[in-house]
Amino acid sequence: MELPDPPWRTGARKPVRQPLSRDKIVDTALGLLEKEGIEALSMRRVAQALNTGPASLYAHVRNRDELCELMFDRVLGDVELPEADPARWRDQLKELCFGQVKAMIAYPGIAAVVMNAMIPAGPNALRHGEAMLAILRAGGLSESQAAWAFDALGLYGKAYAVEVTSWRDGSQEEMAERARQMTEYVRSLPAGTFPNLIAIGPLFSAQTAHERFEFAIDTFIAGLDALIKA
Amino acid sequence: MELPDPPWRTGARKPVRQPLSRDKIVDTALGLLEKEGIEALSMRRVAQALNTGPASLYAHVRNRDELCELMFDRVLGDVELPEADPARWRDQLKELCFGQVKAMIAYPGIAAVVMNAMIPAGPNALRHGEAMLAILRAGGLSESQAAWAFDALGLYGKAYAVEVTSWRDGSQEEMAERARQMTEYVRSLPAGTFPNLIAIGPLFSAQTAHERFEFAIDTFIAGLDALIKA
DNA sequence: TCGTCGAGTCGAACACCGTTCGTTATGGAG
DNA sequence: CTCCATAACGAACGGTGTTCGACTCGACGA
Repeated sequence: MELPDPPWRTGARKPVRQPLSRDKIVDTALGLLEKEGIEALSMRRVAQALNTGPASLYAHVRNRDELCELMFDRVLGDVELPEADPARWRDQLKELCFGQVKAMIAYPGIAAVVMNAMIPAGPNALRHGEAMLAILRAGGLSESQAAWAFDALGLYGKAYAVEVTSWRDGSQEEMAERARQMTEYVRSLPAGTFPNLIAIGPLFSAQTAHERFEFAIDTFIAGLDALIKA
Repeated sequence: MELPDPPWRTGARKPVRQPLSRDKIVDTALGLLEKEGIEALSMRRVAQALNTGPASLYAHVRNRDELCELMFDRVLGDVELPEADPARWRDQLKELCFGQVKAMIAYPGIAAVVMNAMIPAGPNALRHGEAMLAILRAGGLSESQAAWAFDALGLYGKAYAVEVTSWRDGSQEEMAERARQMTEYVRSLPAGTFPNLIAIGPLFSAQTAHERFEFAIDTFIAGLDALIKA
């Protein structure tokens, strides 16, 4: 006959320590970001998802910023990098920009987080830098021109990803409401106060996002072209 | 002969409640931002600077985000807006972009904060929007072209302001160290791994910031030009 | 085999955050 | 003078990133 467990026995031993790893942490954090957005990206939430405490993460990542950088670099790894071809530099540049932005958009908030980070310096970030510079150089830009173009495209791409992501996520209703109020307000002013804003207001929506991005990249490439031909 | 105050006397009465106002809060917050940067921009710090508690701020601003928006709009008020002139649209556009960025740079962190905000909709933001659109339209762009150009320039300007600000503030040593490590790392790799990164690495510094910005704006304007002539 | 060491895991606690709730104070209107 | 609405305020809530110190575990050397 089995006796019931005596009360001084504390029950099942705590399960064996779960070994963590940097990859595991990054994976988990990216999963959270993808599913729940930037608000879910706290050390506690990540740790919780890994069935541990936030302090455990610090054995593998220096701090939250480093976690974000690692995540960003992982995200960049999803992008295919073209081999620079002088005959196709325009398309390749465009392709690369589109790829970067697409990858960022897949993870709401990553662009915003990385915007404030240090120079991206992970392996994939370096590859991206090299690939873009190679394309720009293949197109005939000087070293400094390529460097500045690289900087501008990177900045704009991230900013655009931030914008698109904010149009898309949970605050969409809020943004629509703000847009509506703005329209109302602007229209309520004396005629002729903001005629251009009134005219273009309806053009801005999540549906025109890609068009905006493409326009910007095409325009910039046209400008680089003019530079090369001068 | 004056007697010392007896211990049951509690000293000076608590000063009369200080009336706050939205302007006062915004002024104080901007002062903090200018002097100490984004880390100082908490409701508690602002309230402290006003000799009150954070709860008092909520009678005047809805939340921290609204405070940031109000601050941004104030900052935009520092910029002179040109009256669109078709003969000078290029210079005017440049001038406006420069003005916006200059204003943002004066307040470390404002660009980053506003990057994540809703559509800027304060009075000055609206004036800016109208002014830029008017210039773009004066240059001969269609409505949608002007709208997209406006969007791109706004995004890039903010992103650039974030970049410049981060090169400038307290984390400068950190960034220099990161750049140094990167250079070291990249050079340590087999020759030919990242030749372009190695070549352009030394070009990036706080000293070349304005050049980068000017290049980007000039290039974009050249692209718009090509569009108009087509 | 045993003991030591270094690295990883973990809980508690620190210092901070934005915001809400309920109370108090104040000024203006009747 | 009284009442009411609004602003100011303290306490507290629920959260954040991070550190500190204790504990665990596996590898290595004696």
